[in-house]
Formats: sequence, structure tokens, C-alpha cells
Amino acid sequence: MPRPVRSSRPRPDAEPADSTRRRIADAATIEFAAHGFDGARIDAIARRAGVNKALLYYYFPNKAELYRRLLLEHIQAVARTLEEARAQESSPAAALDRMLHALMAALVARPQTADFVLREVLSGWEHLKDDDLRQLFRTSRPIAETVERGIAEGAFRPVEPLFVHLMSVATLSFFIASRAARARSGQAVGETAMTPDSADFVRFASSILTRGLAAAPPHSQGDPT
Amino acid sequence: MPRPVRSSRPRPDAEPADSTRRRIADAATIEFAAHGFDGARIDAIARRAGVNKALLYYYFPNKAELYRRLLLEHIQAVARTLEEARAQESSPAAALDRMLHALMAALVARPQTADFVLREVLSGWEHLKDDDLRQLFRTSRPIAETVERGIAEGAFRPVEPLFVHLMSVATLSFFIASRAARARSGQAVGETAMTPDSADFVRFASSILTRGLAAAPPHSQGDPT
DNA sequence: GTCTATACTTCGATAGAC
DNA sequence: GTCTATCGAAGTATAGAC
Repeated sequence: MPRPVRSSRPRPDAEPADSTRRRIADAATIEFAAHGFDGARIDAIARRAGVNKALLYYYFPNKAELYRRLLLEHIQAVARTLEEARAQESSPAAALDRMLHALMAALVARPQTADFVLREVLSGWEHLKDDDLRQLFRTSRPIAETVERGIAEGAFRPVEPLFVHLMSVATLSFFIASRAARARSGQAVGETAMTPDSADFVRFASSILTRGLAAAPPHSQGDPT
Repeated sequence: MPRPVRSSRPRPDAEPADSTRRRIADAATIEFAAHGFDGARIDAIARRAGVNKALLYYYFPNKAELYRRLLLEHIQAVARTLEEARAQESSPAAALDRMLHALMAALVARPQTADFVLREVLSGWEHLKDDDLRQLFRTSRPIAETVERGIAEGAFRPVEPLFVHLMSVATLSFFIASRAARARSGQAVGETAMTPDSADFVRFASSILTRGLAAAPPHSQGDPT
């Protein structure tokens, strides 16, 4: 019973930014993103948060629940970002472009999100419950539904909408999650194109996807393939 | 000195498939792919290989070197796959398509490669030496050089060639590395499009990339964007 | 080449004082 | 709410017999 308020707190920013609880959560996010569930150390999290282990266990029941709650927060934040970017009315191609830019902006602002989620995807969602997965499925809908609309309106050629979501998330998440690796490689071989501005890269990715999805103009003759 | 032959053994298949050394290597690959360097357990590797820990340390000096040697083998195998796929003469678009299919085939045959490498990318190549990175850079050349040729020949519009490599590797690696996660999600929400045949997905990815790269046909009027 | 046994370290988690 | 101290399990690595 003497537990701190946990009644209904879905948003990460619904609590003071410098509360002990949030400091622990932020430290844990960094550690989980950098080392995954197995590799993250409770000691390291507590040290980074400026507290001791016992206090961490006062706020969170155990390592697995700490991990799960933070992971859900991160994925839900991404889902909201995509939903907000889609909300504005426009052509399917413009909507897709806007969602890609919004997603990239969100990942640049919090790169740990990409690292954290990607590591958990690699683990097959093993630290989430079936119920979490059903809730998280909505993350794929903004892009998929926009593609459906584009196909229905004749702007896009017929493709599996979920594939577009997968390719988009894969491309941008990988770009962010590989930033340290690309920086080291680029430096080792003296190749500056390995570490481009994120804005250049989203523009590229968006142009490939929107052009790649575009229905062949009706006046064009022959199959471009 | 009483160490087993290690003189010059760059290829994974240059030793008997059922040698003790290879059984340890295969078991280690599975564990590292599934849990990363931090999460992998020497105990688990030895148990999976059917030997004990002491024997593992007879063949490999320590966990870090075991990890590094296996990782290099996997990346070099991918590099060879791409180089072989490019070797045949054809148009840039056809060459790109063939490399994507070859890469997907290699990853489907050994999914641990995608998991293993992606986990290490997330760690910023922290377990590799600068010299390894210089050697590994060649992995990006087949796709990048094919794109350069396509631009020079006027078949592709001008883009940064390395971006195409990044987007290709991101898309296919993510598809493979997410297989368990997609299977669980798809089952939880009853969505079969989450677990497509890999052949369908490469075809999709290749069509997006080749169409997205195609130079605007000279006879088309106006900007398709 | 392969094993058992174990030294040494680190980890997640808890007890109990303030 | 926050701390010190510590337990028991699990981890990497090695010594030494066969």
C-alpha cells in the first residue's frame, strides 16, 4: 500500500521531470537501450539515477516490470506521433511523407526509443504480454491505412499495406540505431557519407517510398519493370 | 602451443561440420544471436554444444574473442554473397534486384546472421577492432557501386549510393530479425500479413527500390513528385 | 582432447535502520 | 523515501586429473 501514485499514468510526461521515479525511469531507459534486458544492470541504473538499488525496488517491483513499463511508454509515444502526423488532411503521398518525417523527428529526439524497441523486437517481444501486443498493433495502422487509401484512390499501385509500414520502420529505426556503428565505421574508413544528416536520409527514404509506390501514370506506355 | 590448427581459416566451412570446434562455434552463434554479447552465457553455449566450459576455453581464449571471430565470419559471408550476386553482367536495376534476392536467401538460410549483426550494430561495433571495421567496409560496396553505375548510365536518378545500401540492409535485416516478434504479434491480433513468405517481401522491397531509384522517363512531362 | 571441481566476481533482490 | 549491509544464485575463467 505505501506505494507511490501509480493509478493511471500512461504518459511519460505526466510526472515531474526531476522526480526520483522519473530519474530512475530515464536511467533505466538508457541502460536498457544500450544493453538490452539481459545486459542491463540494476546497479548501473541506480548509479546513473543517483540512487541505490533498494530505492529502485521501492518504485518498481522488479527488473522485468521496470523494463516492460518503459518499453510500452516508448512504443505508445511513437504510435501517437504517427497518429498525429496522419491527422492532417492531404494526399496519401503527402501524408506518408509527413509520417516519415514525424517518425524520424521523434527518433532523433529520443534515439533510445529505436535502440530499446529494436532490441526487444530481436527478442521476439519476449518481455511483453499478449495483451500488450494487441494494444501495440495500432502502431502499424497509420501508415498501413494511408497506403490503403492511396491504393483505393488510384494514387498508389496495389501492394500489401503492412509491408510499407515494415519497410518504413525498418529503414528509419535502423538508421537511428546504427548511428554509433556508422560513426565508428565512417571514421575508420574516412567516409563521411556514413554519417549523414538525418534530414537528408529521411528525404531520401521518403522519395524512394513515395516514388516506389506511385501508380504508373496512365499515359505511360509499356511496363517500366 | 598445443592449440588446434588455427593458422589460416577464414571460411566457416573450411573445417569438418561436426568437429568439436565447429559445434561450439555453431552453438555460440545461436546464443549470441539470441541474447547478444552481454546476455549470452558460456554455460549455455557449452551445454548446447554438448561439451563443458573448460573445453570451450581450450578452443577459444575467451568470450570476447569467440564472439568477435564468429561475427566476422558471418559478415564476411554476407559480403561474399553480395559480391557473387553482382558478378554477373546485367543492367543496374537487374543487378540490384539480384543482390537483394541473394541477400534475403542468405539471411533466410542463416537467420542468426541478421540477429547477430544487428545486435552488434546496436552496440556500435563495440566488440570489433578498428582494423575489422576497415575490412568490413567492403560489404557496402556491391550495392553502392551498382547504384553509382546506374546513375552514370542514366538509369537511376542521382542519390547517395550508400543510402541505398543502408535502406536495403535495414529492410531485409529487420524483416528477418523481426520474424519471431512478427509471428507473436500476428498471432495475437490474428493478422496473417504480419508473417508473409520471405519471397513476397523481397519482391516488394526490390520493386520499391528499383522504381524509387528509376530516373524519370525523358518523355514524361512534369515532375511526378 | 575432454572432464570435474572450484576460485573469484557480479548480479538481482531483500532486511531493516533512519 | 532513502540508505547500508548482505544473502544466495549465477557468471567467467582456471587448475589439474585422466
